[in-house]
Amino acid sequence: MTEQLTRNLRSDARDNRQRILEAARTMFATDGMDVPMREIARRAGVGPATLYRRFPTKEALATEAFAEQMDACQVIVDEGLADPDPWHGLCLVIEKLCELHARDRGYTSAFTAAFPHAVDLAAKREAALAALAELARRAKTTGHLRSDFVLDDLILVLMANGGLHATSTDTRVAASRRFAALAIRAFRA
Amino acid sequence: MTEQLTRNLRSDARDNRQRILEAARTMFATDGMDVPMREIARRAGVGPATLYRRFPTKEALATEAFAEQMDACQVIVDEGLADPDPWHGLCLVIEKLCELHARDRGYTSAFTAAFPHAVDLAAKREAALAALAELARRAKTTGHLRSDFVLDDLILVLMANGGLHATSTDTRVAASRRFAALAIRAFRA
DNA sequence: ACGGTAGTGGACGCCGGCGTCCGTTTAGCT
DNA sequence: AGCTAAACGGACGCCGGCGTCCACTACCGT
Repeated sequence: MTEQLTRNLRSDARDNRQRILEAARTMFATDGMDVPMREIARRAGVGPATLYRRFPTKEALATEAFAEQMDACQVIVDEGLADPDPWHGLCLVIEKLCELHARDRGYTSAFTAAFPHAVDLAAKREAALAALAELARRAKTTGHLRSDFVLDDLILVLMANGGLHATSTDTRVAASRRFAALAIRAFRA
Repeated sequence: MTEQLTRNLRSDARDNRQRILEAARTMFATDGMDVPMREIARRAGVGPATLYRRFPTKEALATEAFAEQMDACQVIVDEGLADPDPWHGLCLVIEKLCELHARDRGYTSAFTAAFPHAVDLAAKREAALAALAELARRAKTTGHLRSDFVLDDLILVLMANGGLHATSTDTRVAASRRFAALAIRAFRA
């Protein structure tokens, strides 16, 4: 569906649209979700009107901009699910998800609660969570994961991970790494 | 010093000042640090000018407003330090600090990083951290706390706890409670 | 090459927060 | 009660983000 809309655009328009998304991704990642729309437009080299025509609201822009992040998210969970050792897979998932969130400030808030009505995100989120639940179930059977573990605990950890502030991205991912290790310890049987 | 300034004010001025602080505390707690100054003034029943005269910057207001929260923080740590069982004391401290932060949105961000230059806060913060370090040292000797525990780990947890979002305060403290339990598990030897 | 149309972006008006000024009010002293 | 200086708050101008309109530009089909 998005494909069709994209194709029906004129070449320059499609180009601009791509530039806007690219700009939005980088700016959201580094400066969080509260960057002005005009700033994104400026970096993309287009006028505000163009930006607003393509993405009437910031939520629409964010939904598209984070689509690939959501996919990355799903890929991470799938990789964990493919791991022969479920507990090891789960640990990897936790570490990678934490790092992903630490690297992208905007994605964190978008994923957490910022845009509760972004249906695309919600759907993919549910899919990822379902896969996570399955992974946790398997990890429990090996005895490495605490039997009283609940999926909500992991969500809690991810949300908390989003609260890690730091001056630079590197500092933040470092903190996030330590935090993931802590969480894993808390989950181990 | 603050005392003298307070005393030298005219009675109505002192009264208004108190009302402003009271309003700021409640609004910061429920709505976070990004409430407009005018809104605080309105709730306090004073004009914007009065607010700005007493507290030229939002940081100044916050510093004063959270003074008692900082004290509460110190009291909590001291209570933990007074506990005959250091590990039990540490657990209580973690739980109480998490809950305190969950109940007061503004205090969380103020404590964490929002106002790095609030010297009063910084000083008290250092004092509280020193006491925490001592408590952790004792808890290690009893063997209940992991030997590789670092104070930074606890700071990390507190910062992460600040990232817990929720629609209502009650939901947030509930989440915070679960999170504290998780952290304690991660810290236990 | 050229006409029509999709596409563009500069410019505009609106809104809300900010910080300050000044005419008015009121506490507190005699 | 009267006076004075401290204190107040409504009103003002400024700024920055928002969303939209319209005259201009450039793509694409013939």
